[in-house]
This record gives sequence, C-alpha cells and structure tokens, in this order.
Amino acid sequence: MPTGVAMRDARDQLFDAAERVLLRDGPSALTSRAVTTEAGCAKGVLHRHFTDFDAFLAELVRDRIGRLDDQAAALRDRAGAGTLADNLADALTALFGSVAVAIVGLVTSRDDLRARLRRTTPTGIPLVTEATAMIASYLTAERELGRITADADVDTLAPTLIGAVHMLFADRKGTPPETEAVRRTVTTVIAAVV
Amino acid sequence: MPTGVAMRDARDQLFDAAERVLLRDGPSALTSRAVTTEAGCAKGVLHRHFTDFDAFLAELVRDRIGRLDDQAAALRDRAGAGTLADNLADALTALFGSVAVAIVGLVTSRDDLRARLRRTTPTGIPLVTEATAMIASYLTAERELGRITADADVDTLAPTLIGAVHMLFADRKGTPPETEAVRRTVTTVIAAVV
DNA sequence: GGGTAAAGTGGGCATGCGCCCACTATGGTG
DNA sequence: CACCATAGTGGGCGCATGCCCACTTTACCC
Repeated sequence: MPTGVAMRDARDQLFDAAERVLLRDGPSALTSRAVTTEAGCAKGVLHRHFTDFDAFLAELVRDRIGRLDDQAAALRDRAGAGTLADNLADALTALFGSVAVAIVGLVTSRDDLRARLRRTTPTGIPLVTEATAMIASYLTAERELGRITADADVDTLAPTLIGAVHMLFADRKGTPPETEAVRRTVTTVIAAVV
Repeated sequence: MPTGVAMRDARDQLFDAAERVLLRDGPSALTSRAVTTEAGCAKGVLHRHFTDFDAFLAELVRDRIGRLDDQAAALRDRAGAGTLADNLADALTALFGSVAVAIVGLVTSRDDLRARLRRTTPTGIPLVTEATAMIASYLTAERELGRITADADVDTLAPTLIGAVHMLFADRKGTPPETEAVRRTVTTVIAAVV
C-alpha cells in the first residue's frame, strides 16, 4: 500500500526547497531545476508530483496560505489587548518579515502566475485576499471595541496597511536588525492610518 | 553628419513599443524580440542602440521618470487650492492609471531588473524614489500651509500612500469606468491617512 | 523472497531567450 | 557621383527553461 505520507513528504520538501530558493535568490531564480536541485533530488521528481511547474507554484502558494489562518485567529484574539499599532505591527512584520514575504514576492513578481491563479481561483489572488481578510477581521474586532477612530471601512484600511507595509519592506531582505527599524516605521504608519 | 535626432527617434520608438507591450501583455511578455517586433524593426536594432537588453530596460525606466518631474511641479503648485484628497487622488490616479503603471509594474515584477537598477543607481530604485519625492514634496507644501493634521512625517506618509494605491490598482488595467470607482476608494484612503 | 507498483533518475527534446556578426540599405559629404 | 560612416537586417550561436520518457531503485504485500 502506498502510504501517501511519503508522497506528501516529497511535496512538502519541494515546497520548502522552493521557499529557500525564493528567500535566498529571489523570485526570478525560482525555476523548476533550482527547486529540485535545492531539494537534492532529480529534476523529474517535480513533474511526477505536479502536472505542471505552474501547478506546483499555484499549489505552493495555496499551501502557504493555510498558515495564515492560524495567524489570523491569534491576531483576532489579541483585539482589545495591547495597542493597535503593536498588534498590527507584529502581524504585518510576521507577514512580511518571514516566510510569507517570499510568497508575496513571488505572487507580486510573476504576472503570468497571477493570471494563472486568477483563472484557477476566480475569487481573486488568494494570498492577497487572505492577508487582507486577516487584517480586516482584526480591524473589525477592534472597531467593535471602539478602538478605531478612522471612519474609513476596514476593507479600505486593510489593503492600505498591507500596501504600505509591502512598500516599506520591498527588497529589504528582512534581516533582524533592519527589520526592527522597519517595524518602528510600520508602527508610525499604522498610528497615522487607524 | 549624423543628425543624432534619428538615433534619438529610434530609441524613443523602442521605448514606446516596450510601453505598448507592457500595457497590453504585461511585464513577463516584455522580451527584446517582443519590443523589436512591436516596433516593426529587426531584432538587431535594439542591440545597436543599447549595450544590453537590461540596459535598455534601465534606460526605459529612467526615461519615463523624467515625465514625473512636470507632474510633480504641477502638483506642488496646487498646494493650498482644492482639497488635499482631490489633489492627491488626481496625482496618484495619474501615476498609477497611466503610463507609469506599466513601468511600476515592470519594476515591481523583475527583481533582477531592480537589482540592476540599484547597482547602477546607488540611491535606490529611481522610479519609486521619484514618485515618493513627488508626493512628499506636495505633502510638505501642504504641511507648511497647516493643512495636514497627521503627525507622521512626509517621508513615511508618501510611501504609505503610494503603497496603498499600488495595492488598490494592482492588476486593474485602469479602464476609465473602473478607474473612477478606484479613485473614490483612493480618496477615502487619503482622507484616512492625512 | 519474489513480484509489483510506486518513486526516483537523468539524458535529451523543443522552445524561446539575449546576443553576435556578416551583410545590405541609406543618406549626407567632398 | 563616388565614398563611406551609420542604421537596419536576419541567420544562427549558446544557453536555460519546462517537459517527456525509458530506465533504475525502492519498498510494500502475499
């Protein structure tokens, strides 16, 4: 019996390899060969587990989106505690200063991939949608607590914050010391917006 | 005597062709062959006028940046007149809903091109720098008139606005009717920020 | 332990890229 | 008008990509 776990492992290892390549060398270096080489396996493996390289990328993005859900729940639980700016700065820094920055970078980079994702998922670009929803749900919780004074709706505020932070983080590799400086800027931005 | 004007024309025609390809087919379709085919000339022409295809792209970006200067001056002159939100919405809509959106898309897309631009221009990515400076100079003028209540400095506010609007405009081709709807959103965002 | 289905391997293909270069066409100059 | 520097042409190269496929290895079940 094929355990199915081994196959899942192979897929995950390819995902992890892709993530490392993405973080180390950037989106333009993310080729099928780079992924398999980084994973330490033959180039044919990728094609056995995925119909397409584009399908691989799409599933990679989808897989990583799942991780945002936990983060979103944790963030929503923090509503009412601490300061808004701190909570959002933590969430956005985690979003952009970690794994997700690589995926966001990938989705931002490749308009052809974006087009494919949109064909596959008619509701829009899933990562951006999810990230926006995550921030928006937190903002809604805070608003219900009367802690947001801005009169713009959360569906406007959320992309504003994400766009702003994306801009601030662009091409900063997210090395720890620099991230701290960026985090202060993020806090300033958030204070200005909400 | 080589007039020099003809050569300038050839370069400009290649720039224009690249812009059309960019707007029609997106950054991933912008190859040297696509540019020369769109321009209706042989593929060798590009290499005669530019040392490199990357050099061509870099000069394309630089060339288009020049157009921002006029826009920046016009915007600064509007300080004190009309509403902040309207002025900024006009500027940002013009920035993202026109030619520049293609170039911004290009620069956003190609991390390798970005790396090259940064090597050539140590001060940073020129387009982003210029666009930021354009908005920042306007905000400074408005602040001196006491029309900005936010306490964040303009160097923080400017990238915030650009990032936010970039996010809102992402992949919307900027067709007139939709642009108007986006413009209202932009105005809302600006009202929330400044 | 032999059989078999799955996973893994890597040579090789078609394609498209940027680039080189020998060649032709053009137009201003003495 | 002959000259020649310059602009324009397009065949073809080396390379890298994604993908196909015959082959080998692995590991599970009877």
